[in-house]
Amino acid sequence: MVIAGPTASGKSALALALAQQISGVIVNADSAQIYRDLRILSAAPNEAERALAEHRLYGVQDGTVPCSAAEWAAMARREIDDIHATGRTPILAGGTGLYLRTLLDGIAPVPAIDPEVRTLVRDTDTVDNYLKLKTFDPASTERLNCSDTARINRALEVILSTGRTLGEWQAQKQGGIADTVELRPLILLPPRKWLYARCDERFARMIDEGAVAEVEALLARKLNPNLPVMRAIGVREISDYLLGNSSLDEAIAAGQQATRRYAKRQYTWFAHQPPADWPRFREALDVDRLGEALALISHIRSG
RNA sequence: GGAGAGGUGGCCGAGUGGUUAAAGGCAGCAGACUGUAAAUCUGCCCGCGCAAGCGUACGCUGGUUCGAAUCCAGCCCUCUCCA
Repeated sequence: MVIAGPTASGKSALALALAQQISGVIVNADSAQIYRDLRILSAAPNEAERALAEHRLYGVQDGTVPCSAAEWAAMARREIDDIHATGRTPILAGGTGLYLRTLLDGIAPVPAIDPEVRTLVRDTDTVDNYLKLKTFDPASTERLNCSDTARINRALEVILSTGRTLGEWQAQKQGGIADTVELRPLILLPPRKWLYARCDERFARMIDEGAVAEVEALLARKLNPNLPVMRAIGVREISDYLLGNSSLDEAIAAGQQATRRYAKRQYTWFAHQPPADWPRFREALDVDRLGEALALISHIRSG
């Protein structure tokens, strides 16, 4: 089973309800909830929630080690196999579309990038990287916008490290499990107004639950600011407050704003990227309507 | 009551006679997405229209001018300072 949707759309409550109903095991499909440093800021399930159903891949990684889509997919495959082996049902819940896609459809089998190449590329200005990419992999530069830092870096590190272009690698995809499992997906696409209100509430709640202390602890580790944990929503905003560059109210407002923008990006992804036949639940998923959404899951592809 | 400063598109904020439907930012809307994806990037954004275009717009009312957000007059409002 897969439950996906934007942040604050009610995925975890739904996953929990479903897990209890069918005694399933919830598997995290969110790139930030993987890190144990971000329990509060990533809205990972707390003790009470974890007591209600088994959860996997939450807080399993240290912030110093960046995860990737393929690494997550490999971990998720193992968990899914393991859960199946015990006769139970895995319930993937999360909002990282690329992770889910990688797990289900597979991904190009690009080998690990030479760390030196990676460092070199990431320490170089995007304009220079773009020009360099133009000589080694002109096809990519045609496809990419010249200011698309992340993708330019990726394309460049792949050609420099592996000797083949990203396009060549991407001609093949490996590791997808979509064909080997019986999938029952549900995408949550709630009304924008409701979603944004929940984003605001959610960030305010995080502050009440100790998000400031969590960021304080994170800052104390003095990690590389480019690590995923340091770029999670709220880290920068709360850091600004801790460093005296903003008031707490300003930090909260900024965090809420960032949450809303993120939710919009996810909404766009889940509205268009997954297969058209995946059911979409477009209502506000209030607690008393969980059943309505669950019904949507079991009615489809019930083999 | 006196002295200053100012009123610009949802907000902030440039702009001091034409090339200005009016920079830029924010918010909003839409979209892309193959290994750090809670990342990265793109488009739209006064109204109507597919478009050419038309119509409204820079507090209000008049005026100067071929032409005004920009100059002048009066009025209204806001802020700071002095009483």
